[in-house]
Amino acid sequence: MFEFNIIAECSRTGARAGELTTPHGIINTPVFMPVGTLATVKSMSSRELEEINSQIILGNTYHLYLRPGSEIISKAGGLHKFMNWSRPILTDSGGFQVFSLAKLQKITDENVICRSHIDGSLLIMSPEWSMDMQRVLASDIAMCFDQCSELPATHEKLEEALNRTTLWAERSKEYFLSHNDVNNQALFGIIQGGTCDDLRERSAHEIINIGFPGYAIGGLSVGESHEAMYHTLDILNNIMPPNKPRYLMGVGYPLNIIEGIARGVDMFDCVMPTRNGRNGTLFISSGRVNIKNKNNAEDFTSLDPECDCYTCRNFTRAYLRHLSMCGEILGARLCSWHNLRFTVRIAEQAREAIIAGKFPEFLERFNAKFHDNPQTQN
RNA sequence: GGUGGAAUGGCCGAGUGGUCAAUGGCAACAGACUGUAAAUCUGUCGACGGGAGUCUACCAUGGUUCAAAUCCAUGUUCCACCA
Repeated sequence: MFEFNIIAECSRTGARAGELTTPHGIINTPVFMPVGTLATVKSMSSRELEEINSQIILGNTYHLYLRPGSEIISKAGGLHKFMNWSRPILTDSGGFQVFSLAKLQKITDENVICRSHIDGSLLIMSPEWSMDMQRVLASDIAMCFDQCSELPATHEKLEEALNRTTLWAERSKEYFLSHNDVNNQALFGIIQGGTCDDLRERSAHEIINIGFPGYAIGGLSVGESHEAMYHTLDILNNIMPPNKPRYLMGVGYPLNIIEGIARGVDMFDCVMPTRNGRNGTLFISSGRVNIKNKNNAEDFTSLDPECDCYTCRNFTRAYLRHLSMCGEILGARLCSWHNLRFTVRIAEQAREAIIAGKFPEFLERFNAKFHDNPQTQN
């Protein structure tokens, strides 16, 4: 049921185009996966997600465990049916919440004792708990329960998280193999190690030795510089098995995606398109736009004439600014809609370029056009 | 006509002699956001100056006082109640 085939490779960079077969369909890589933490990509319906060509979306173990809970998801017949999404789903293990909800918990090798961010009630997260929950969610791709460190961090702290991640990867896999539906769900391993070369290498070797159908790079985009991120990707690009999908977790900034693809990454996910969209920062081919800025008040042009999304084809910047200024739901929707399509399309365009043998040119063109500073573009 | 009350920075609204260029909130302006505790958070928000600071400000005018958004007088406008 799971297969990954590389159909084209860039001769000058690490970029590759592939096909990842899952129970709910084939995913063309590179791919950007919108995040749907609570069984919804915030403000977007499944029909709209299909329209922007989302091939796969994420769900979150921790959040769905708290609400609506495993029983209801189970009764619904799994996450696909519950949210009426028929394409592939990847579930995050709850590992990231060990990081993002760090103040609410106590971590040991055995497990994570955590307080619910909703009502403060106690819950215990562990690799086994995560596999159980992801089995109920019935995602196509499950993730190992890991520990993500914030950066900057000391070598010692990173090593501790790395060791625990390896330990938990072993337990995740062992439990997964004996409890989950291995014909309909794949378990990916997660490499940690921050931005320390030696730790990254060690973590990669340890996780790869355990053996998974796909490997994720965790612990990046958590405070390090872009250069440090790229350097770590370069190192991993030389270690990770070429015939397995590689997933850079939590990355969605357009330049990071492009540079990630150039370093052999096949899959990305990020809340950035939706969160930034709701907050008024939009990504377009020339860079970033803060749609709430006054200079958009009387701008009756399209947000991005080069974009094929519903928002850009039908509404003006002035209207988007108006909706965003007023806090209107439609503003959040249209802005998320555009950002999602824009981000999904980056991966699509990269794929086309890789297949056409023109990825380096695409990379160069994108970098030349996309300005980092929101002030510098129109 | 009578009696009582109120007028504060774009708006609402604290403040009742010095610690007040004046709490808050909103609006506005800008920034942040990367496996979602986020339709959130942060900063700025009288003028000039890099800053120390200077100036102009709490309806108007006049006064009391070393010192007034705060006290007094008069006026203006608004509100409530009574006729």
